[in-house]
Order: sequence, then C-alpha cells, then structure tokens
Amino acid sequence: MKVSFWLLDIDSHKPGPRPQVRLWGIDEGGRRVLLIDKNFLPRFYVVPKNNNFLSALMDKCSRIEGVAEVKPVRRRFLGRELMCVEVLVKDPSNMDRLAKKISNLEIVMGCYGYDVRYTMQYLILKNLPPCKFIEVEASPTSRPEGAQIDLAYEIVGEFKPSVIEEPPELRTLSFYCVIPGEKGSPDPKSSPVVMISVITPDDEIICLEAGDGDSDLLKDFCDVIRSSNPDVIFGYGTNKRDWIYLVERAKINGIKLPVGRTGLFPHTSAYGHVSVTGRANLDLLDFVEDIQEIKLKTLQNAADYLGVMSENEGPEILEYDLYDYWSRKREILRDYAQHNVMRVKGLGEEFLDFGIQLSQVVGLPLDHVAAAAVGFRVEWFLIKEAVRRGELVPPRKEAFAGSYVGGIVLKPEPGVHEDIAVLDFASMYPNIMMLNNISPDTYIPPDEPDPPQGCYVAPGVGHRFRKEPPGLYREILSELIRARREVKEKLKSLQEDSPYYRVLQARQRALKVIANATYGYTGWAGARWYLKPVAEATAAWGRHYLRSIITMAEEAGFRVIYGDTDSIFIRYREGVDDLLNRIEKKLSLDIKLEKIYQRIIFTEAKKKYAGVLEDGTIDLVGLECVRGDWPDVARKAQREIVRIVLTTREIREARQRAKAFIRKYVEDVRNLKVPLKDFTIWKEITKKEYKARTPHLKVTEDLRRMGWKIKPGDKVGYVVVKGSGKLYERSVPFFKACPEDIDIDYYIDKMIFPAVMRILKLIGVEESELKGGGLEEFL
DNA sequence: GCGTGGGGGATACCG
DNA sequence: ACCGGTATCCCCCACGCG
Repeated sequence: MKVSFWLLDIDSHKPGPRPQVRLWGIDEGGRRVLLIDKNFLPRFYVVPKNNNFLSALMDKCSRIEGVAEVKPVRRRFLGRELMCVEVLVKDPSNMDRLAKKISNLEIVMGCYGYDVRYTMQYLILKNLPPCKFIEVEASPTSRPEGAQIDLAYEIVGEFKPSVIEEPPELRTLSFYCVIPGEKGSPDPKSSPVVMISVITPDDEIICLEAGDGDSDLLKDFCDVIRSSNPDVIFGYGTNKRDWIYLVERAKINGIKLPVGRTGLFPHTSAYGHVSVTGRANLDLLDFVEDIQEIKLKTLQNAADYLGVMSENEGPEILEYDLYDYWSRKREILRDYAQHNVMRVKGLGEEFLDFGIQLSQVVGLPLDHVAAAAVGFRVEWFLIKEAVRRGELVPPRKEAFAGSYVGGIVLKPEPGVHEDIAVLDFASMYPNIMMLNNISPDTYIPPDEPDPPQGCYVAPGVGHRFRKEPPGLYREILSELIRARREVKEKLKSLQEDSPYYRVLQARQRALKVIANATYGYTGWAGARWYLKPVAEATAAWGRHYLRSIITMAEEAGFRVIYGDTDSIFIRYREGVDDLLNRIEKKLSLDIKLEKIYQRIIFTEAKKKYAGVLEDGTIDLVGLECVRGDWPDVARKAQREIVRIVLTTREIREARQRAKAFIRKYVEDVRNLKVPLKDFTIWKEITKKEYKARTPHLKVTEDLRRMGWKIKPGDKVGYVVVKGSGKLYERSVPFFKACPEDIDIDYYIDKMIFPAVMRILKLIGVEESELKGGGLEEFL
C-alpha cells in the first residue's frame, strides 16, 4: 500500500545481521508512523589509479571480508568523469575500517563517501527531504515492542514526493529545568535536579518538583513525555547542559530515562546535539546563537528581544542564587520556572518554521540542522546537491590554512554628513562566484594550459576558472537564488498574517542564509571542498568590482565618503540612478540604492558610524554602543548622544543638548541613580589557556575558586571596584560587588567619556566642556 | 626608580 | 566547528631620564 508521511527523524538499527534504516514520521491522518527499510546497505566509492585496474579492483574488493557487493559505476570527481567501484558494506560500523584497508591497495587512488553517515547516505541517495511529506510503497508490519507509534511499515518500493504541501500539526513539548548548586556549579554526583516545568502538547503547564531526591522527579518527567508523546521537544541550553545532566542523574539514581519513541536514553549525536529517537529535540539556544543583536544569550534576553515575553515579567533570579531560592523561597522559584518554560515555548514557536525550512533546504534532519554550525549547513547542502549530480564527496582532511587578502575598507571622511546614499552590490560574493564560474571543479591549476572554451582570470591573483561547463557553485547558487526569488514573488501575493506567509518568509531566510555563507565556506580550511584559490579569487574580484564603482562614481563627480567590501557611500543627488544603471551594465552585477541617510556621522575609524534614515530609523554600526563588551552605562550614554546629534536640526543646539545630557548623566552615575547592572562588563571565555592577564580572566579564576565551572563559550560579568593596582586586580564578579565599592571614576573616565567623546568631537565639543556642572561648578 | 610608548593578546564587531 | 579587515582596551616591557 501507499503511505504518505512527513519525515521527522531518522535512525538506524541493527537487530540482526542486516542493518535497518528507520524513518519516523507523521502520516496524512495524523498518525505517528515508523517505516523500516531492511534493504539498504551503506556504501562508499573506490577510484582506481587507472581505468585498466577497474576489474582487478572489483575483484580485490569483493574478496574482502565485510563487503556485501561491488559494482562498477560512473561518477565525477571535481568535474572529471571517471569509473569507480561502488562497495556495499554489510555493517555500517565497518565502513571506516574497510575504506582504510582499500585505500592502502597499490592500485587505488582514493576512497570517497565512507565518512558520510549511514542514515545520511540513505536520505541523500533516496533523495528524501526531511520535514516534508513523502510517498512510498510499504506494507504494514508489527509494531516494535515499546515503540510509541500508531503504525509500523516495512518499505517495499521507491519513494516519490507527495502532493501534500501542508505540514502536519506537530505536538510540541517545552521544558525548563532548575538545577541549583549548593556551592558553585551543580555537580550531578551530589546536586539533584529540583524542578522541571513542562508545557505539554495540550498546553497544560506542569511543575514537577524533587522530593527526597530527584528519582521520582525524573520518572515523572519521563511519564509526562511518554504520555503526551510529543514530536518536538523545546528547551533552552539543553544540548550542552540539561539533557547531559538529566542523563547523569538518571544513571546515578539507577533509573532509565525512556524519553525516545523506542524508550531509550537520549544520546549525544552529531554536532553535539542530543538526539531523542523518533522526536526532534530542539535546543533553542542554537537559534539564538545566530542573532548577533542579543549580546548576552540568556533565555530572558532572547524572549525579550523576540517579543515573546518582557525580561521584567516574572521574578528575576541569578544562577548564583538558585540554591537559596530552592531552600527558602520556593514559591518564587516555581513562578520563575513557570515563566521560563513559557519563554521556551514562545521561542520554539518563533523558530520552528525557520528550522523546518532550513531542514528542507539543507537536507539534514530537523534536530541536526538546528545544532549544526553554519559551515556544516552549507556543506550538507553541497553534499546533497553534489551527489545528485553524480559527484563524489571528498573526505574531510586537515588542510593547511594559508591566509589570503579579503575585502577593501575605505577610510571614512570623519564628520557629520547630510543626504548620503549607500550603493551596494546585492549578494556580491555569490554573484561573483556565479558570474566567473568560480568553483573547485572549474579551477585550472597553474601547470595546466588554458582550455579551448576559455577561462576567467581573477584580477591580481591570476587564478583561472573554466568558462564551461558550469561549476558546482554556479549551479547551486543559481538554484538557491532562483528559488528565493520565486518565494519572494509568491510572498507578494499573500496576506502577511496568513500562516503560509510565515512559512515562505522562513523559507526565503533559509535560502539566503545558505547562499550568503557559501563564500565563507570556500575559505574554511576544514571544508570538504576547501580550495584556497576559490576563496582568494572571489575576494580578488570583489576588490576589483569595488574599485571599479569607486572610480565610476568619482568620474561622475561624486565624492566617495566611505565604503566597505561591497558598498560605497556618496551624496544623494541627481545622477545616482544614472550611475547605478551604468555600473550594472558595465559589471553585470546587481547594484542597489540600499538606503539614504538623512544625516550620518563618521568617526576617524573604519566600520563605525551612525545614521538616521528618512523615516527616523537610526542605524548604529560598529560603535561602542552596539558592542556587548562595553558596560551599559557607556553604551546608553553614547546611544543618547548619537540620537541627539542625528536628530537635532541645528548642530549648535545638538551641542548644548548633548552637553546638558552628559552632565546630568554623569551626575546620576556618580549618585548611583542608574541600574547597578549597567556597570557590569561581560566578556566571553574563548579558550582553555591564556598568555595574558586581564580583568575577565582574573574574575574567571575567582569564580572557579568559588566552585563555578567556567568553560570556553561562557561569558563572565565583572565590575571594576575602587582600590589601587592593575585593573584586573580590582575586578570582581558582578554579583559580589557592593554599590559603594564601584570605581565610578573608572567608568566615567575610561568608558563613558571615551565613548561619547568619539561622537562629540565630531561636532566640536571638547572633553573639558563636559566636566562642568557637577562638583566644579559647585566649587 | 619612574613615566611613556609601542607591541601584542584578547574580544567583538562589519560586510 | 565560516572568511578577512578593523578598532579598542589593557598588560607588559624596553627605553630614556635623572
């Protein structure tokens, strides 16, 4: 019979001699289904050194223990057609070993595809898109014992895309764990999980609490999951923390944690994500990591930024105080956990559409794609598309990462400017790559002659790329851009509040993310398709095109005030449209009038400016006020100064207002009339070992002595207090600082003044003018 | 012994 | 665990001076 199902998760299983692939999904009737394929073997490809060795190679491979079958197949490698041997392997866990063994044979040039996971081989070779409906011929079979599904099938036929477009209704469960440590970070050996608040798929809020220990709590949590049988599990920070801790606690308690649809432990899988069989376990922190505007990635900040819930709603509890709340203020802690699980659910709803679209585009299962870094998302998209075109997948190898020259950044003309237009190339790097057919499979090494079809030569660096046939990057980038254009076209005909609009919006974002990251991918030394000349040539063309438009603008009588990589800033006047047209015609690259600043200010520094658009929107770029490693006292002051300078018509008046504001603000700071939080400086710990001594490292040492586990990736918050000696000797963890101890002079002289003066000196204000109004005037 | 200036480490930004 | 280009802070040490 035909079964249509929406593919949610995939795993493999080996109950007997033959491995099985299992597809977990939801059918068109909303039933949870499991489809088992017992007839797919993992495989890899062996390229002989010479075509004459093909049959000898087949013979050798077929005699190796563990090989099920060999056949000759035609493939391509970096654009070159070749014959190779497809080796089917009996046991997925033997792939690596067999490939190594065969690689060592005298007549073998190389092995390919052995480092692509069994389940991913299945998805790719069968052309299965995750998070979509698929149709397949299957026959009903008995449900595996304990499996939380309605129906099970054995796959007997081929797949084809389903006509069903509408996604099924997913049952989502959100959870939030409270894990206090009595002394510093909680240790699973001694500290139990004390609370788990859950929102079930039926929107019931449950707060589970530890009693004597957390044994019952963990069991209850599993019961909630099993009885509500969700498809998707939302959490925040769960891949690196909560699940790991829960598993540890379960082991210590000697109980099972049967949260998967087969009743298994959750386990850590690809990209450090935690996999829950048959469901999609999504850690929403993975999505929040990609939002640069959120500086401190707490659940509360993320929910606030995305409009899910204000950071002020519900109680605020520092991690450092959790144990105290659990011991003495449990009612508040309950409230806290409940608000947080609501935040988790809100974030989940915010990201689910995007996650689903990303999964469809990239081809990785939902839970994998969420946790995968940008480079891997690009890479899986490439792998899928390459295999579709008969290309072999290069193995990952350690490459020497020689550096190369990137984009051009112009020195800005410091000061206040009016009516400034920004012209920029639309998707410059992807377009450069398509236009010049830059790709690993079109690259012509220096020792090869020019091909008959001709080649494109990168300006300055001299790398050559075949004009024909189209390379992998040209093909996939044009496909991404074509698909995105189509989606954007469809969006125009839809109501903004329709659910389909949200889906398409998410889709176009997913397509854009992959296209924009492709250039960066080509320069990543760890990439399977890494080839330095590809990245180097792309950047070289970028510099060439930017120089071209600078020249054209200047020849048309425009002064270029600033420019960075793919943009130039010029005075907006008659003739801009004409300039745009001529650029487009000459370079065959899309260039756009991106925006017009009513007023814009540039400091002496590159990559830092602020401007106001006609509609009053203020753009803040690169300045201290957008940096998460500056304290809020300085960021807020600079932001307000920028606002005054940009929106006050008369500069003379702006000067007065700015001075008045700073005098008042500094006075407030001196009197501690600003939130104490605003003095905290947050910095990330980026590595294990350091050479330098700095405030944030000293504070990290303090925290570690107190029992807190600080790992690379964590942020530490510190405050500078009064006293003598180096700055790092006067820095303390933010929650340890008393208001009286704060070194206010440090904040004023070293943070607030420098930040605001960088703006104010542009309108002729001297630092000495700011100091009045307080003590001096009084004296 | 003390102030200074520049190099380098560290971080987070821009496109 | 995506690229190169850039600003900025702070620490540290060599250096010159007396």
